[in-house]
Amino acid sequence: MKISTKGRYATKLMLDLATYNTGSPVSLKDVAKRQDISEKYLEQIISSLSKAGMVRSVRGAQGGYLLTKEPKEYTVGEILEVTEGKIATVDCLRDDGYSCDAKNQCVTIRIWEKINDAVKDVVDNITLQDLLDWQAEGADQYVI
Amino acid sequence: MKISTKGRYATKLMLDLATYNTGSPVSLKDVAKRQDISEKYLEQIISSLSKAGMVRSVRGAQGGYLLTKEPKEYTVGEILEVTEGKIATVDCLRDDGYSCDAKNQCVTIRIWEKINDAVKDVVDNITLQDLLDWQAEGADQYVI
DNA sequence: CTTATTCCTAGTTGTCAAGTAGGAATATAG
DNA sequence: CTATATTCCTACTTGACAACTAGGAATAAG
Repeated sequence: MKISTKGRYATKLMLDLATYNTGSPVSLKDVAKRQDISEKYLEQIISSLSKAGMVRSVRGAQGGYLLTKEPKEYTVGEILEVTEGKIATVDCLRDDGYSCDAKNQCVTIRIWEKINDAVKDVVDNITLQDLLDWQAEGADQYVI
Repeated sequence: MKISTKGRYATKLMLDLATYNTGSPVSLKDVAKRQDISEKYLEQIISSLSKAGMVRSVRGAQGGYLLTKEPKEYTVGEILEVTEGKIATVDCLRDDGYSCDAKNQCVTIRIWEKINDAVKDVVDNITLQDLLDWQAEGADQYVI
């Protein structure tokens, strides 16, 4: 089980916007350079975030993107959900139509439910502000 | 993020072996029928489990597979690790050589670490015996 | 000897992640 | 008003990998 680059890049992207959250728009070019991610790919990723209303765009020269809320109001869970879709470890947990016909006889599903809950509990309780704080604390203590 | 069929089938397979753990070998044919999984695919899956010493095989007619330990001694975590490989949500967490060069400046990695820990905490604390117990309790209470 | 099984290796097929590519629309600066 | 910087949109590409399928060799039971 993996979290794709899309979700991870989206998180880095949002953190970058939060870090450079001065009031004037931040261009993807800059984000791309700082985070070392293809600008074209970032365009696609931010498109989802923009459609979800999580960022606001300013077109044209000197344009870019801005957060629409305070960093503390974004959870990592939201960001991942918008970019990766529902975080379900297995299909039978999806609530979008598909469902396993043996759901009621299947004991193993309880494992996947527990995993899901545990993951959700983590990502729904980390905000962009937390990431900013961690950054401020200095990453030095996490060097290996 | 997903858990592949391999890991899920392996879990079902092991649970089936635990359920029919009478002392005489259980054939994949029977497991395949009961769990509605391709027998050929099960062969591949159990091969990993067998190489890891988690099951013992008996060849020839009336052959099959047997657990080598008590159900309570198998964790779901082990089963998944053997069949899916290390459960790392992102590559930079793998401890097998590959590592992200920006590990020390990367704040987001702490998110993936926390997710990983949470998942591990779940799967390492569910044993086959737990699954047997859940089965015994009756799945009825989980019907939707 | 026949049949039931595990064991082993090699395909196959489709899907999806992870981008790349190209250009249209829009705004700013000079 | 023109050149430039940016977002916006859609389509394409490429490689990897999940999820099997296929075929047959080895082994044991009856």
